[in-house]
Amino acid sequence: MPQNRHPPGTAGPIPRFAPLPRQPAYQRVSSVIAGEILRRTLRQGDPLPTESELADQFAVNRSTIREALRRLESDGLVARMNGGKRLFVRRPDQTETALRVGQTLALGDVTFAELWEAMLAIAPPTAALAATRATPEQINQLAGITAAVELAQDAHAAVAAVVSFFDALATDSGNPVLVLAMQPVSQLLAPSLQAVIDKVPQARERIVIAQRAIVALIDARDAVKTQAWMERHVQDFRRGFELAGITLATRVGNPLA
Amino acid sequence: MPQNRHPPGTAGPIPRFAPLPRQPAYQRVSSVIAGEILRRTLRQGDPLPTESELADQFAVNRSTIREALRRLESDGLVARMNGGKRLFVRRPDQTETALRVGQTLALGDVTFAELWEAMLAIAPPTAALAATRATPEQINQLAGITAAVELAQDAHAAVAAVVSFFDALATDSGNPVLVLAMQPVSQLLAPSLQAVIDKVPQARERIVIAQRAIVALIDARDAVKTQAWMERHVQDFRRGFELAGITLATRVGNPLA
DNA sequence: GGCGATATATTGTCGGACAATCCGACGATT
DNA sequence: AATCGTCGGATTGTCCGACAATATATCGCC
Repeated sequence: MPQNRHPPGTAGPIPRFAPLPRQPAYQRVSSVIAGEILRRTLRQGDPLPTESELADQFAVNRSTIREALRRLESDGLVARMNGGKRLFVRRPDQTETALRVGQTLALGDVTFAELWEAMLAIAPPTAALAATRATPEQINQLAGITAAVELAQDAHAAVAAVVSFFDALATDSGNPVLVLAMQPVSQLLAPSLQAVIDKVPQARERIVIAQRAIVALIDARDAVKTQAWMERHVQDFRRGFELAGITLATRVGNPLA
Repeated sequence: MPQNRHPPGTAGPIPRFAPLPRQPAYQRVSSVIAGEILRRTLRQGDPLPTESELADQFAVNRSTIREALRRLESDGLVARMNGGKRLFVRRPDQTETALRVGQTLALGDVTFAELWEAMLAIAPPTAALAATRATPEQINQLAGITAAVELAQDAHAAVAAVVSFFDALATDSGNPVLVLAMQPVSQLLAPSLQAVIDKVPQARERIVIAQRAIVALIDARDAVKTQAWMERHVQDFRRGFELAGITLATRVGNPLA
């Protein structure tokens, strides 16, 4: 048995020579089209040529084209209109990528402790930025979300509101990179948060108080205090986890399930 | 022309009813297989049945199976061994997702200012965590990377080393979430960093000094000072950008190009 | 012009075919 | 015994042609 083979993703012995790239046609086709989309030669909303046209242009069979298209489809670079037939060029947005990231994290057996830690690292500076940049409308929206947390009928709705608070905060920071960093974390944290709210009676009240304080500080444009309060707030989550008896080493489940 | 149609990705009017999901076979096939992989019925490293076997089992044509496979391939859920022919089950790792994230960020026209800002938010707490957790070997590695920055022949190699410093730091934080947050940022920052090193003579020296200081503080297990130094370090980057005449509003290019 | 019926184009799926090449086994050689 | 060459079967990559379903365009009609 040849022993230089190893499943991809597992580290193997140092390769002396790179395998020479003999890509199949469907890969080259999809690469070319993806390139055109990325460098905007094909623009968002443009209809893709039909499969037959593509087959003619690339001088390959339609089956080969179709395999390439599945790949682009899966990358989110092309998609269909509502119930349409033809494919259109598309550019994946942050929310979608955030979902992907969350999925990967879940697959990688991330623990709640790690998620919480990341939240503790990212949320405070993000809140600080939001304090310097949020528009009055955005601040109003944050207040509205806080009210939604307070008034939500069930724990599920409350948790959804809390998650959207963090997402809105990231958006208000005006930094798409931070949005992309925060969204998956808050999404994945949601189930454990729900457990906390279910089991710890005063949890929701504490969250509302913290959010109100944070919104007030953002409204006052006090970045430093906003950051400090947010840090305390996230620290508080940890206490909530402990009170709810959630083991921090628990691995988050698959968000799709 | 029907006006309820809109390119996917752009918000349209609120859909009254979800279109009933009459998915094509290749989608259902890939969904089923993906599900098995996610819920671990198919495990990492398992060989996938051959295309013909799958075609028999799902009672569809081999072409249909192949389209489903392209999709899974693109999702990173299956891949080939080194130069092999058959497909094996795989679970996408962080580095790969990080690339994807970076790509999305680049697509979304993120500016250097935003990247830098995210770096400023994330790197310091990450470094602080690394200070509490890095093993002696990891600290040695950080020192080695710093030496590589100093001794690198050309700017390109130096930049690669700097990027790997940040990545290693994220790894040493022991938190995969932070790795996923840092990697795309440092990757995308690389080209502008290269410009800085090219145009500002003392830039590399300053980076080396900062890295040495940070490594020393990590070695001393001083999380607070590590965080402070890292913050200064990232601030310094901004000054480098300005000295190099890089407009911070510049949009990062495509990382693939 | 707007509208419905019809014709056309396009996709989804099938069956079969064949070359290239990877895999495993079987000997031959040192 | 371990390595190497050879060979046959299995598997993938690609092609061709076909057809049903249906989205899209055309045309005639009010």
